[in-house]
Amino acid sequence: MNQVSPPTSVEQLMQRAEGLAGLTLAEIAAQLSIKVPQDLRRDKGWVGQLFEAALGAEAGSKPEQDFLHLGVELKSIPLNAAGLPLETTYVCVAPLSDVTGMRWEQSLVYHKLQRVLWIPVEGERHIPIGERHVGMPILWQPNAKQLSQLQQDWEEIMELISLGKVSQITARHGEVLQLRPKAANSKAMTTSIAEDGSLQMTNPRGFYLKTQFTAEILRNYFG
DNA sequence: GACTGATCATGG
DNA sequence: CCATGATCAGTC
Repeated sequence: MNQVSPPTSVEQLMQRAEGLAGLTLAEIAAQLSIKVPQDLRRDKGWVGQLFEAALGAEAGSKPEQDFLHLGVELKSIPLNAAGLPLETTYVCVAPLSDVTGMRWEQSLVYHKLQRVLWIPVEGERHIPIGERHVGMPILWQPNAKQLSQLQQDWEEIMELISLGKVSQITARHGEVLQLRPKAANSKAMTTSIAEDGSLQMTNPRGFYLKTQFTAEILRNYFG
């Protein structure tokens, strides 16, 4: 497959991203000699990985921004015909133990969302994967209000975790940020804080951005 | 139709 | 197991 070198500047990254706009996923995949799956049931991260390859993101699963040297995180965002997000957006795993003294400014959520390159893509299931079109990219930085909403939700959720109430947290907690299972399946287990302060085993969780929040981000750019 | 809990693939 | 990339799919 054709290798794309890491972008050396944000401007170069944006030019590459803008070059994808209007193309179909099949066209992008062909340039990289990547095979297009029939559906995403067994390839849920395929679109995101295609964009990583097309833009020169480093492969790997480090808990960092995709373009660490540029301070940019890459996210694909599936939209319906009305231009609204079809799915929540995964941000990162949530720490469920060793959370004492953790502050918002040092959290993984804060760092990953410092600057995000959103790439919209048609996501309705009736459209074959290869025929889905890519939209214009958005380089987003949270404004003061968004930052405050994120911090408030993060602090509320982290407090519940620190109090050993992780099992009581549902996706309804949080206005813009939610905590949900993030694992291979419901049998996966990790260590979390119990109500008596000891440690217990729980299903791993991740932070996700709610669709209304990402819809607002898109609206601020596209009207 | 939206939402929440569950799930799939891959690499270290 | 953990972390990346996310979407699936049953229920509300």
